[in-house]
Amino acid sequence: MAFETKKVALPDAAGELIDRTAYEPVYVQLVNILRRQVASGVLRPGDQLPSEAQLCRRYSVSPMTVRRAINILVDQGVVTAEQGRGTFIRPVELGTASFQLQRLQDIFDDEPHTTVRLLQARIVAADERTAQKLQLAPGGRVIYIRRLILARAEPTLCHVEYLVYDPTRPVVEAEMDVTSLRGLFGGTGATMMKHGDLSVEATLLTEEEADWLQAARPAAAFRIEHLFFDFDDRPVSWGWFICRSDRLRFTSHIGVRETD
Amino acid sequence: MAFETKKVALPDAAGELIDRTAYEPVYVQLVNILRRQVASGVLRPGDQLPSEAQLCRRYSVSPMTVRRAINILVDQGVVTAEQGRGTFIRPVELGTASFQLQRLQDIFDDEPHTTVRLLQARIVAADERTAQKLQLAPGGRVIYIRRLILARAEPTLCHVEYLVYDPTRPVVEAEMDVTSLRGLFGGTGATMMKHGDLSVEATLLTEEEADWLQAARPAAAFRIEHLFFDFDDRPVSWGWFICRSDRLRFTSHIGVRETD
DNA sequence: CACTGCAACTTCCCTATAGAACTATATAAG
DNA sequence: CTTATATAGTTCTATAGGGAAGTTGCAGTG
Repeated sequence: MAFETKKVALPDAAGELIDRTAYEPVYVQLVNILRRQVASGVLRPGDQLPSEAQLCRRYSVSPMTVRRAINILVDQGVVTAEQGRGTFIRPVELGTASFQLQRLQDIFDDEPHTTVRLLQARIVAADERTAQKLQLAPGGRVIYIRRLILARAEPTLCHVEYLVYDPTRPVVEAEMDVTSLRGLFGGTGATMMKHGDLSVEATLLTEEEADWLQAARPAAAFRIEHLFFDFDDRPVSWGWFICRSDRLRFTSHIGVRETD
Repeated sequence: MAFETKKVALPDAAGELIDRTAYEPVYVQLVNILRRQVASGVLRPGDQLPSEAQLCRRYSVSPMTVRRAINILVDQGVVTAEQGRGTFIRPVELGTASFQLQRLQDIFDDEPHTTVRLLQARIVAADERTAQKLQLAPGGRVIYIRRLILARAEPTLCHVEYLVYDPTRPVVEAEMDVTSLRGLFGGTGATMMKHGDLSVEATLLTEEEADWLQAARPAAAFRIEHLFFDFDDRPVSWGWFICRSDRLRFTSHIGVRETD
C-alpha cells in the first residue's frame, strides 16, 4: 500500500516505456508519451523538455527517432525548439484556434440524407460585381444557379452561384449536375479546380432566404463566400452559401489533448 | 531562340536543382520545388510523384532527406502516400479550409491602437446556465464582467465573461486587470489556462450591443463563445465575444500556393 | 571590474544503411 | 481458367554517426 501511494504521487517519475512489440511505431509512442505529460499537467507552459540526448537514454531510442518525435510536436504546436537553448512547452494561445469547413463538406458527402433542390438556373448577363469577380467583360454571360440543400429533410443551406459560361470548359458540364452538387464539392474532391478563396461573415437573412430556410425573421446566418479558379488560374465560380447558424456550428479546441 | 522555346515548353523538365550553399535547408528546398510543381499545374491531382529512390537520384540527396520532405507535404495536405503503391497529389477539398482566430488575437496584441473600456464588473449569483457551464452549485458566486474593445478608436468587440469567484485561484487576479485584457488573451499567451473550447455562431445584436457597437439595427454579428479550464481541468471562465462582421472577417484559402 | 576566449551543452542538418511491410505484376502449377 | 508463388517496386521504420550553428557559463586575462 505504501507503494501504491508512491505511484500516485509520482505518476510519471515511474515513467512509461517504449513497447517494442506494439503496432504503434516508436516515434509515435514517444510523441504520445510527451503529449500525455503536457495534457496531464506534468509539463507546463514554459517548462523545458529533457534534451534530446537525455530522451535517447531515457527511452533507449536513437537520436533520429527522438528528433522525429520532437519535430512532430513542433508542428503540432505543442512545443517550440530554440537552437542552442532547448525545447520548451508552448503556452496556449487564443489565436491558434482553427475552424474547419469539414462539417459543411460532411453535408454534401452524406449522400443518402442530403438532397438538393434546384430553385433557379439560367443564363444571364453578369452585373458589375459579378463581372469583376469572374474577370469578365461587362455584360459577359454567366450561369446563375440557386439551390436549396436539405439535410435529413431539414432545409439547411441556400446556395447562390455564378459560373462563367464557356462551353469549351469541362467544368461547366460537371457543375451542371445540379441535383447532386458533387461537381465542385462532393465525394473525393474537386478535381477541376486548382485553388479557391473563402470567407465567412455574419449576415441578415433576406425575406426570400428566410422563407426557404423556414426561419423566423429577422434572423442571423452565416454567409460563406467562395471564389474558385481552374488550372489556368482563371475564375470559374463565384457565389455564397447562406446557412442558419443553428444548423451548422463551428467549434474548436485549444490546448493539448492526449490524442490528437 | 530555339532553346528559349524549348525551355518554355518544358519548364520543369529542365528542372531545378538543390543549392547546397543556400541558407535554406535541403529538405525545405525540396518541399518548395515540389510545391511549385503542384502550384504551377505541372503536377495535378491524382498524379503520382516520382518514387523516393528516383527523387534521391534526381536531386542527389539521401533517402532520409527525401522522406522528410515528403512527410511535410503529407501533413500539409498536398499529397497522400500509400504504402506499396506510391505518393499522389491530393485533390482540393472544400472541407480542408480552416479559419484562424489569429485576427482576433491580433487586436489584443496591437497594444497601442487597442483600448478596453470596462462597462460592468460585479459579483453576482450564477444563474442556471452559468452554474452549469462553470460546474458550480446553483447560486454560486461568479464575477460578471462586460467590456467594450476599441480597435483604433472604433468600437469592435463586446465581451461578456463569467469568472468563478474563488480568491484562492491566482487566475482571478490576473484576469481582473480588466483594462488590458492581457490576463487571458494577450501577449505571450495565457499561461494560466490549460485548455479551452470555442464555438462561433451568427446572431442578432441586442439593442444594447447595437448601441455600444454603433450599428444600425437589426444587425447580424459573430458570437464567439469560450469556456476555459485551469490546470486541474476545472472551468474558470465562460463568456462570449460579440463582433460586427465587417470589423473582423475570417478568410481562408484552399489549394496549393507556392509558399505556405 | 570588464572583457575575452574557451568548453560544454543544446538543437539542427544530412548522410548512409538495413530491414519490414505492403502492392502490383508476372510466372508457374494445378 | 484459376490459383498459388515469386519478384520487383513502393513506402515506412529505425539505427549510427558526423558535423554545423547557436547559447550559456566559467575561467583567465587585461
